[in-house]
Amino acid sequence: MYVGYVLDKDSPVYPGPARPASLGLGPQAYGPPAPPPAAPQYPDFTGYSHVEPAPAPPTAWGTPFPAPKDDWATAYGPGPAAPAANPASLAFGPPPDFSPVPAPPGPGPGLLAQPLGGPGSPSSPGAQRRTPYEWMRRSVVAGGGGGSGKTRTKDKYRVVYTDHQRLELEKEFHYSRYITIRRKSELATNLGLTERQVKIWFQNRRAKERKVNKKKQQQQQQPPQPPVAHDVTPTPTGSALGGLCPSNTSLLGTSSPMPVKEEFLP
DNA sequence: TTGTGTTTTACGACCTCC
DNA sequence: GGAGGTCGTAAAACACAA
Repeated sequence: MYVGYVLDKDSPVYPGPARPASLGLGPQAYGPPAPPPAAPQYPDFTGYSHVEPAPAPPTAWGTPFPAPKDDWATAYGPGPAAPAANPASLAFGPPPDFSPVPAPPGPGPGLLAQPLGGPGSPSSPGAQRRTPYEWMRRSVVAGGGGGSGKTRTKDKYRVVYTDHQRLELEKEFHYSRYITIRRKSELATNLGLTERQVKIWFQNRRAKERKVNKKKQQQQQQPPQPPVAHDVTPTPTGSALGGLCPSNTSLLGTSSPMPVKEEFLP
């Protein structure tokens, strides 16, 4: 546990695939260079469409990031520099291997309407939504907000991250469930978030994954065998690694180079 | 339009490690 | 003691049915 310490030493918890260069952050930060994967690096992200406001400039994500929260500004300094300030060095934007299709002009069978298992096969059992990637369809925030991303009231209760911010975070999460301090800093800078936000996003993301896996596990246990002790998965409180990533035992034992989130599996 | 359920940010409490 | 982990929860944002 406390992988952060381990990860910080550049020893990924999830050995195997090297970080895809497509993350757009350059290989220099990831230790040993990685051979380019032959397969799509994010097969389960094929449905993602980076929907941007049509006239968005190619820099950043079309809109400025929300200003750092006030409390963050006080607690964490002035906040990250605006990504647009140095777009070249940030090199963010749809990664080369990530080929978004232009957003359809109107509602209709969007790109995301193509679930992983093919049309009409939701990847998540409980998913009522039209697409498992429903969040990708959301407009970045009304009000043209174009982008402040800040939604709301009470002075700022929470912001809605942009699609691209989410995408990059998801990609990073795909690479590793636990982000290193260095990567957190890079990601925060590149995405215009605070490190705290990145950290919390990962925490929430892991929680989400645990929740999904728990649900799946319950569903699997239901039909055939009632309470037979078939503990295929390590108990969350069991071994350290099991506790760390109870849902990704495959990561530890599979030959698959790229951990694929189970929730996205067909 | 409204009610309801789900997802997404964000935080606090508590724990462990260095 | 600080940082970061999980767990639980609050509340906004959102989707969808009635």
